[in-house]
Amino acid sequence: MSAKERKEKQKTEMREAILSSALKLFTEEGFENVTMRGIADKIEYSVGTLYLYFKDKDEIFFELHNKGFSEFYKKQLSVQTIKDPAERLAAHGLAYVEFAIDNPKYYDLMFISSSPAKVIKKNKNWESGLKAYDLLKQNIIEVKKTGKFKNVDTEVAAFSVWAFVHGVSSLYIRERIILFPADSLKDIITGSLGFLQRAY
Amino acid sequence: MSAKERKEKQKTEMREAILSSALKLFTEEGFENVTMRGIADKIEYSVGTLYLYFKDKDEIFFELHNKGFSEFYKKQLSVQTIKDPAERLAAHGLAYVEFAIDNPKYYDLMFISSSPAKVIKKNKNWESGLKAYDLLKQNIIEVKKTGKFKNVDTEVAAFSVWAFVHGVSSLYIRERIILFPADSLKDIITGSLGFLQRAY
Amino acid sequence: MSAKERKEKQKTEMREAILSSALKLFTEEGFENVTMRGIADKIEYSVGTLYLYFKDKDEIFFELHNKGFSEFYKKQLSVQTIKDPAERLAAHGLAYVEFAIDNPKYYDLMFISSSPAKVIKKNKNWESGLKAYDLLKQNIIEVKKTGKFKNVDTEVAAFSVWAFVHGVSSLYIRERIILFPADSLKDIITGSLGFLQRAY
Amino acid sequence: MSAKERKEKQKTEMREAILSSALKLFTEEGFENVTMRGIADKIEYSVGTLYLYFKDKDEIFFELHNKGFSEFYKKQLSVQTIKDPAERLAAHGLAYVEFAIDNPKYYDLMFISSSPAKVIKKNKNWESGLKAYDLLKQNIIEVKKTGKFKNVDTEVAAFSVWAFVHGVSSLYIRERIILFPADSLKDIITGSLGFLQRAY
DNA sequence: AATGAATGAGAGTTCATTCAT
DNA sequence: AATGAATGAACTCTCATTCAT
Repeated sequence: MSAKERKEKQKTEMREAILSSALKLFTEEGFENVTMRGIADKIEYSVGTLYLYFKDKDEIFFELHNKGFSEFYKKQLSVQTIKDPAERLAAHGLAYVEFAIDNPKYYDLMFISSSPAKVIKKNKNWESGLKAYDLLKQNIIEVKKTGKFKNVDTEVAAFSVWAFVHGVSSLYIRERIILFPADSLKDIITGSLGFLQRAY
Repeated sequence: MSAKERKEKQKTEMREAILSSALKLFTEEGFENVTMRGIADKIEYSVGTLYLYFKDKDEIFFELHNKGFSEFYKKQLSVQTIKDPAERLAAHGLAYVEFAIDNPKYYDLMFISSSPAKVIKKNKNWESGLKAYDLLKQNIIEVKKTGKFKNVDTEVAAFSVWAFVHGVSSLYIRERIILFPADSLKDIITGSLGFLQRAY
Repeated sequence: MSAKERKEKQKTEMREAILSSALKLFTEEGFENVTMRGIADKIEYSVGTLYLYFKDKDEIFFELHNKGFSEFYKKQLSVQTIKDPAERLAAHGLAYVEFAIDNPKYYDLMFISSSPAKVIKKNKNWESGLKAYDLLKQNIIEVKKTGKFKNVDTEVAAFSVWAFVHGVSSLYIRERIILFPADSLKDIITGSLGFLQRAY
Repeated sequence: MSAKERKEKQKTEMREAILSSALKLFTEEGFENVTMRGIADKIEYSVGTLYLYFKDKDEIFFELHNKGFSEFYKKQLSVQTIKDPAERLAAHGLAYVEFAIDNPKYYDLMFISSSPAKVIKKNKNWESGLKAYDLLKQNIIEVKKTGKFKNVDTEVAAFSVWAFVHGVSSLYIRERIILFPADSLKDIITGSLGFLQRAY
């Protein structure tokens, strides 16, 4: 590895460290309650250092948002290879919830917490969200062609599925401790996805 | 009305005015972005006055939280008079979503936004939440007695229903503009509740 | 004096105290080297208090600029009542220098120090400056009508007079300690104004 | 050229580059608004490099001050070869203004802007200034010997001349855009110097 | 010789809260 | 009961300077 590459790598690692520290704090305390000093302390660097890697606090948040949506869309795409429409739709919902379970902090940041005003403005990330929603609708249309989902409006079905997986994910992320013993949670989630399928 | 009562009434009215002003701001801007001055300006009183009615900013939030949960539980109870279990369960879910639609700011405050740390600590409100959840489970058990919900675990069914109505409510409150034309929204929500019932 | 008036007066006095403290510091240290804390310390108040009376640091500077120019123009106008053109012109020059001597900090702020960028932008004060310059040109034209200032272009004469009084004022404000014993300074300045008149 | 000389030359060139970059920025933005990074960026070197050539930011400023005064005094001396006292005095004034016109940034730095505190303390440059002033007084004394300047105190005359040329220079540097069309400016300055001579 | 990552000190500004009136 | 002047602590962000490489 050349000296240049090593430097590049170090730079990337530092950015990752900052982002990771920030992600934890943002979801634990909320954007407004996180201080640059707090982020810096966590990685044992001085505040000024953060500004060598990110323009400002918003940019840190924005970058996390970006990464989250990028991963999210990738995950959604991954099930599109499944041939059978009904199976594919089920996998779609599962993938959604899995993303939330595997990346609870990202999910929180992206879909639950409200974002700082500046970030919302320049945010192109919802495009990923909308594209994912279109994917879902396509899948439902194809399921309908197979004779299932009789008498159900496509728009309604899509909204229902989305609402359901979003509800499951949100409850998992925010309320889990209160409502369920942690070990039975995954079973319950799997069960609930099955429950939804009874509606097909 | 005695002088004492009049005073009492005035005091209550002032508290209501403050709470109403605060509720609007909290849900529009988020707890951390609301200033005591902002709340005071809105009701055209001075900042100091707020402290005559509430100990601090957290207490204002806490009180709103309380009121929200109290209303919420009342709404949930209101459907318990329905005799038929299946009907009652459907009404239960509808009541949940209706509460969110009728009190979007409260719902946001109670179930979506994260609360300031101090409030969470002294918060007994989740008891209302748990009691409501127990109500739901009871209803499901009774539905099962009628032969429906075969092969579905009670816990799973309760979680599923809860997740669904929470998902619908959250999407209604946070994403409506993006995903749907406002006028078709209510139809979609009604439709989606029907959709869930197909799973019975 | 009513309670309201007393309050009004107190408010004004506080503003004056802040402005006076700031004026001193601005001309001693330069705008950029003055801190809000420095201004506050000088009047033995906390920093936050300054923001109750002025929007920000720029506004303090701007206000001083305003006051200075307003006083300056008033002083210039005061000699216009003199009938004899030559006498009036001499008085005009003297008034200029007197303003600088009586208000050295203001003069420095207005005509020597560079202003913070933001203030320059919204600054209408130069209009006062231009109006004063026009006054000077008028006076010169009238002197010429009396037969003096033969063969001198009006524009040149005006510029010369202005340059001279500005030079005298600047030297008085910035270099006095170095070049002259303080007690003979006024004589020298008076003498120099007489010297200029030899050019009539 | 030996290796040592080459090194020496390179070192000098680098210092010159830094000084030139700094001079431009100082007079455009003011000392406090110039950052070491700004200076470094302009010559496309890193910040650290500046510290290989100058102890700190103040030293850069100090060096520019030095250079300016050295040039200034040289220019003043250049007219001393003129034999006729009156002519020499006129040339003296012209040389002063020419220096300002040819080196407006230096003139600003030396005679208008206030210097950072540290620089003022260790500043020996005013000696050059005083020597130049002595030169002026000598010239006036000699003019007086020729019969001109009757009834004028030497001190007063010297101050007057100095004030005038300083005033002209300052206006040229700071106010030109506002008060005059740029193309007629030089004529006006020349004219004003002639105007002063009428006082002889 | 040159770099640029890192820092400490300090800037302007905001705000919940207190308290004398 | 109501005020609003005052504060102290905290915030984000900047920058001259240092130093290991």
